[in-house]
Amino acid sequence: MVRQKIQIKKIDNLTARQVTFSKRRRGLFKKAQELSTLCDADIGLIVFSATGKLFEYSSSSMMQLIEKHKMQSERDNNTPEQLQSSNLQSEKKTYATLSRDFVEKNRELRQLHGEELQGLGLDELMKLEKLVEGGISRVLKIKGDKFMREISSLKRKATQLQEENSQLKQQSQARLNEEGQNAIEQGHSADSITNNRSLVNSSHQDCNDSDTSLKLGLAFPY
Amino acid sequence: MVRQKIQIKKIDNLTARQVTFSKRRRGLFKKAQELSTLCDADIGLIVFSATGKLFEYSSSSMMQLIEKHKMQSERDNNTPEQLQSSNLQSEKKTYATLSRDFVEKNRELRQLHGEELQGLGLDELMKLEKLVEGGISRVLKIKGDKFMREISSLKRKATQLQEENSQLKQQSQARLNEEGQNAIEQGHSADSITNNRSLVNSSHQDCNDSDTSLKLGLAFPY
DNA sequence: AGCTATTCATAACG
DNA sequence: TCGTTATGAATAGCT
Repeated sequence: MVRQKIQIKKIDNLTARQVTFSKRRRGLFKKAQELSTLCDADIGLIVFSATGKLFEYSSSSMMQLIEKHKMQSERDNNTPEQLQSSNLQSEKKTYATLSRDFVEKNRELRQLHGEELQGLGLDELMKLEKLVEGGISRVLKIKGDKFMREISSLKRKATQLQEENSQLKQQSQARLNEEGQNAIEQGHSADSITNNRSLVNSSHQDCNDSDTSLKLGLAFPY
Repeated sequence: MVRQKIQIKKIDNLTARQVTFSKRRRGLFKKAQELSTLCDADIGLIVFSATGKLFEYSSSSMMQLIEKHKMQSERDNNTPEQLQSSNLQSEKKTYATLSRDFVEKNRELRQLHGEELQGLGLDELMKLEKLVEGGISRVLKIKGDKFMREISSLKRKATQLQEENSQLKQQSQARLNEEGQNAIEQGHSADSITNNRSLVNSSHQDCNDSDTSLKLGLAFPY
């Protein structure tokens, strides 16, 4: 039983890894629950095993927590850029910057890779590999998040537009019907008020929608 | 310093609670990271303090993880379909597929990286490195392409919808104006006419603003 | 799954 | 918040 201080790196032996996964996972969940109880924190924990199996814990509701998290991070992400300047160029610049960062980071990475390896020892090689790996994962993470955000945003936009579209169509239809009625009944002002109101509302909403969709449409040059 | 076994219940003393929160949170994050490394698990941890401050950790990308989690739980409990057009549903599916592919490929990559390097010679190491490098760039390329295609497609859709919307809006507008004139000519209640016109005008103004200056300030809710 | 010898985390305090 | 230390908790290695 000569227990040793283990290194934090992937456990090679499959069974040992599974056992450790099971034990530590339980420990982790317990600690998460304790923290939530002791300090009145709202905690969500999602664990996918290497085989893809899902384990999760949350002190309240995972869905609510995720929504809360999404709002938080969107606020964090949007606010600084939004305040910085409120025109299209800034958005363009954001994505241009992203692209440039990418290229730059990739180049750095390549350079890192390109160093002469011949003179290095195994240890040094492995250190280098760790370094490179870290760099890559950082870049990938940032890139993935950005893409995801972009896509989420676009999807939201599309949904909004879609909804609004059908609303407008409905109104159009309603208006047509009403007109037919008016022709017969000679119209009442109350009717027209109601209709105008709803149209005003929807067109106002449309302005918001068009803003974002236009902006997003230009975010990336085709 | 007579440390006692503490009870797992909310700590009364505020400062003690804050201190404990800080310490245990760090511990929890550390353990989460260790588990992810040791057992090649994909882990996401979200912690909201009692005061609403957000702390998070994720072994890859929180966003991807949440997407993965969403898919997983959707598979478990039959999803009650939300109101979405068939158009958007197909997009959703594409998106889900994309996400899954992405996660999977990342895992493959990690596994490739995780091979034991200790026993290899310099030459073999370099070959491996080349291999990994090639694998990464392939994955990156495919991933990037997919994302770009996805985004382009969504943008096209948004533009289309946008145009359709504008047309519908114009029609409504024209229709409204027409009706207003009719109302005047037919000598109906002056109040309702005035009201209608001002409402229409202001909303029209809004739309013009947004069209010309893009009114980016409203793109995101404050 | 259990069982310890160890390492690790952390409560209490400065 | 940070550091220290005594102590309780978690867990690596075995069975």
